[in-house]
Amino acid sequence: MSSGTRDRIVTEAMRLFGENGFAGTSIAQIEAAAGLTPGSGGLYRHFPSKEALLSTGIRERIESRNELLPSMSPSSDAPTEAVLLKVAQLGLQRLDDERDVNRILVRDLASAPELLGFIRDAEIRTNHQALVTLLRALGGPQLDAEALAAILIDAISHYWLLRDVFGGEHPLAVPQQRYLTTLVDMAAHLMGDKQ
Amino acid sequence: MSSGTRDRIVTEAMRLFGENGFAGTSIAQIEAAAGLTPGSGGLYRHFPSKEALLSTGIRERIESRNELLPSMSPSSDAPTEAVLLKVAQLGLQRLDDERDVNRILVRDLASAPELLGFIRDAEIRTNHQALVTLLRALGGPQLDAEALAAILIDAISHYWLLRDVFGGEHPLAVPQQRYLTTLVDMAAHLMGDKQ
DNA sequence: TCCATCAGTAAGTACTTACTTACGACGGTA
DNA sequence: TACCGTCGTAAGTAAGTACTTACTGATGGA
Repeated sequence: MSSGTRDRIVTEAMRLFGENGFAGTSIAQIEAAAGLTPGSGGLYRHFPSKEALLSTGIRERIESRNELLPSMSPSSDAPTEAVLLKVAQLGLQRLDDERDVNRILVRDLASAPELLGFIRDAEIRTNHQALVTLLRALGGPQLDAEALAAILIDAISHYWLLRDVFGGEHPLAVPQQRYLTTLVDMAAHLMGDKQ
Repeated sequence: MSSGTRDRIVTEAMRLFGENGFAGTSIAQIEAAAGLTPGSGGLYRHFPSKEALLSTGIRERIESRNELLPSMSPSSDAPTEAVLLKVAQLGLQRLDDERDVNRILVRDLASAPELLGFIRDAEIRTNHQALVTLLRALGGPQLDAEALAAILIDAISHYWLLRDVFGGEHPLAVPQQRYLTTLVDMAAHLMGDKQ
């Protein structure tokens, strides 16, 4: 079965791109990691170029993932703080699960407009819209849910990113629980006020 | 004078590292940009290696910069929201001014522990500590100023980073003014409550 | 049994990489 | 004039780059 090799190539390529960057990963490295002979162009039986491999890897990873907020409404009788804390923890989890895609996004895609557009529409705006809907259900009509949702996403994403870049610990050394609690507290205060 | 050439090398190297990444920039490119003959090893009259050049560039940029919050206390009679908004705008300005260093940090330093430590101590924690001091002066003693300062820094940094990666516009398309106003509003609400 | 297709390899393409060596032009000092 | 260290260049090194070409063995359908 050839699709086994193809999938191994994609998996190992995404891991290597995430660890060493796109320019820092060679075709030979990917071949070796996928069980092919490094330097033989075996990879090109499955992909026409290094760029095409990157594009395929990113699209497959993002398309094969489920909704971040599948059905948050059933537990909407819980207090706002508890709901938001759960969402924040889910977001951090998701960032961890797609570590490689997230690293590649900030490192290597600044000059790949098609991939940027795909990620923006298929992942970033989708998650944002789901959070906006949730915030509107919990807060009053005066609330700027779009801005608040963006702030929550950005704060959590950058907390994750810095922790990742600095090898496991956020450079400001604020524990995750204190960080998330304070963030959720801020949001709840704002929402309570615009009720 | 040779130090002219040396400084040109550092300047152009930091620009190219920021634009194309460390692995994506060649010694020949840097030499050409600095006015040397590309491919002649003229760069090596001034730096022993590509890594040493990167290290020197980052350290010089960070050491030669002034305080982000020089003396915010004099205008402490202004309302909290106005002070925080000014600080947020200053932060965005600083991120723009040191665009190259910021890009290099998230793209290429994950496996350069000494540089990470230097940036953390000389830049990130310094700014955080200054903001913590300001927040403590404005808010009550019950406030978790360290967590709040980290959240404000992270939100603003990620807003800047995504706007940079996506070529000028934040993928969530929230205008800067609305974003900052909402962020400052959240902080002020929390601080007012813990007064 | 024949035969076409597929997946992988060996070997090589032309080119780029970081870095080195030998040398000449230069300015200051003796 | 003789000398010295500095700065840049020409020309190279060995290794690595993405990708190609020609081939081999296995597979599966007619």
